[in-house]
Amino acid sequence: MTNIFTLDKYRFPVDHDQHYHRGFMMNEEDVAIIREISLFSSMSDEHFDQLLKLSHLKQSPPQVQIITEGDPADFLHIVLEGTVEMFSSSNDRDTTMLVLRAGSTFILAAVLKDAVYLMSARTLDDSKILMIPAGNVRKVMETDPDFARTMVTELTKNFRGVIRAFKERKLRTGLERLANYLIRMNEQTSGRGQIMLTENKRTLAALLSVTPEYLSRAFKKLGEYGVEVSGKRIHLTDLRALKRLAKPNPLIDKRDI
Amino acid sequence: MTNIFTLDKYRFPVDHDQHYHRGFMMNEEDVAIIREISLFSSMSDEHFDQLLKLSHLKQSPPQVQIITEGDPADFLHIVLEGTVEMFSSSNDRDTTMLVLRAGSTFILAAVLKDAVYLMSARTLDDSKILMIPAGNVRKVMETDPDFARTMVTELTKNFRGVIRAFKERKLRTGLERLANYLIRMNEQTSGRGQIMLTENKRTLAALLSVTPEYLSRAFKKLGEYGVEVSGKRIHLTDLRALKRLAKPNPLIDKRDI
DNA sequence: CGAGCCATTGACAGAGGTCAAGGCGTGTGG
DNA sequence: CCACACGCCTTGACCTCTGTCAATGGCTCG
Repeated sequence: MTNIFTLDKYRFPVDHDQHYHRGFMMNEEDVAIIREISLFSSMSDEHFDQLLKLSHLKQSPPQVQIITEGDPADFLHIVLEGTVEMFSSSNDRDTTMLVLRAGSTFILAAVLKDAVYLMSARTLDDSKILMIPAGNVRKVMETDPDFARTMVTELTKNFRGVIRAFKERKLRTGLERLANYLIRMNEQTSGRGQIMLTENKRTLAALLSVTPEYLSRAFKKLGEYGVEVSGKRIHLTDLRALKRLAKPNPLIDKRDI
Repeated sequence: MTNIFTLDKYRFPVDHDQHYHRGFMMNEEDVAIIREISLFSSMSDEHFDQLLKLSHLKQSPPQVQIITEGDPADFLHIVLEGTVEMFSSSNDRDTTMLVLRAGSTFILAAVLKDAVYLMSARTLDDSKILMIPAGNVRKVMETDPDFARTMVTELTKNFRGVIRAFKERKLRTGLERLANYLIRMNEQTSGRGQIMLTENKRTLAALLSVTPEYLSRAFKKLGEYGVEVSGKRIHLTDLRALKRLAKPNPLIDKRDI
């Protein structure tokens, strides 16, 4: 199938702060990849076209701030690669709200409401982010009920994700959050107790919403529950004991119900 | 204007647990009031009719549990009168997530996703709650784009409400949350520092997500910032000092941006 | 080999919960 | 009209979770 998209439609007009990120025109390969994302895969070429007009890709190294709370929501953001931390500040405190991976959209609610961002975002890894002008999203939603449904589904998913994060923060201690994280990792890799951490411990600490120091102590404490740590390699030698501590709960841990 | 609705359409078929609440048929007056809620005021009679079919009103005294997390989302709930606390439990802890007043919908996300509730709800005051079968909501959304938009707006609003609550919990201490609450109350009543608490302190504690004991101590501590308490009557004698402590932040405190 | 980042460890402090006891007000029954 | 009970709020003592600050150890990379 030939690619029907001419590249100049997807050029970003201005790259506001070149010091901190690089805005890219998309090449054919990028566009093809984006076309396949489930959010867009079922829409017509015409609407896809309309949506991506003046969209752009942002490629950022770690620790680059992408959006700032309080700014108007110009773009819908979609993480294509890497890791993005949603955080929030007030009264010179700073707290991680969520950590997002490839496939996640963020600040959809602000885009739909045409309001300001309530959270800031920064990269934690090298990341590639697709930015779609907020107006395009709203316009295509008006004319394409199917896309509107997709967006609502996405918003709903994000909503429930936030609820889950909120619950986990309020109902579990940092130690328990770590224990549950390890249990989830173990199930995903279906390994029999052998885990390789996919992120460095700083990122993991943010993900669990604790300080690196606290995380370090938590790992040590989990030694009492059969968790052996050496660098990024973790060995769970007593899953039963760990679960007794963690008390996993599908209403918090299962991401898709 | 004559009321076009015949009452028997709005009868609830089964009242599952009569011990804890009373399910009511709606009378003409109820229906008329509901018709005026902004969520429904602009829709056609036909769709309104379709929506409310088999809906019912639930009238509950304080401390009655209305929904339980993990149950399938059968009904969209709308608070018509009173106060509802959304809470969540795990591992025999129990935490307040949100407190809702008249006009709020809840568990819209679960209804749209046709999934289970992620939070439980209980009344804090005598409350009147409208329950609309989840299927009706989804059906009318399919055929009435305007209503669909209204629901999306509502979901968006709720989403941002949760983000705000989450932020407030993570970025402010209990003392600061109380201080900001008093400042907000003062602005709403536009009184010059004279506030009358609208809820008892137990409810207020839940709303601020602290224990009653903590709240009591927090009030005492606010004495240092010019807050004088006698029962439900509060006097703010040094708003400047209170604000210096509270550091109000529109991205947390303003409910409608 | 040194610079620097990351992780660990120790000492400490503060926020906020728990438990138990006591005070205050209000409504009901004698 | 008084007394008592019950619910709510307050107060004190205490403890745990978690953050902060500072020092150190280890690893990587130029």
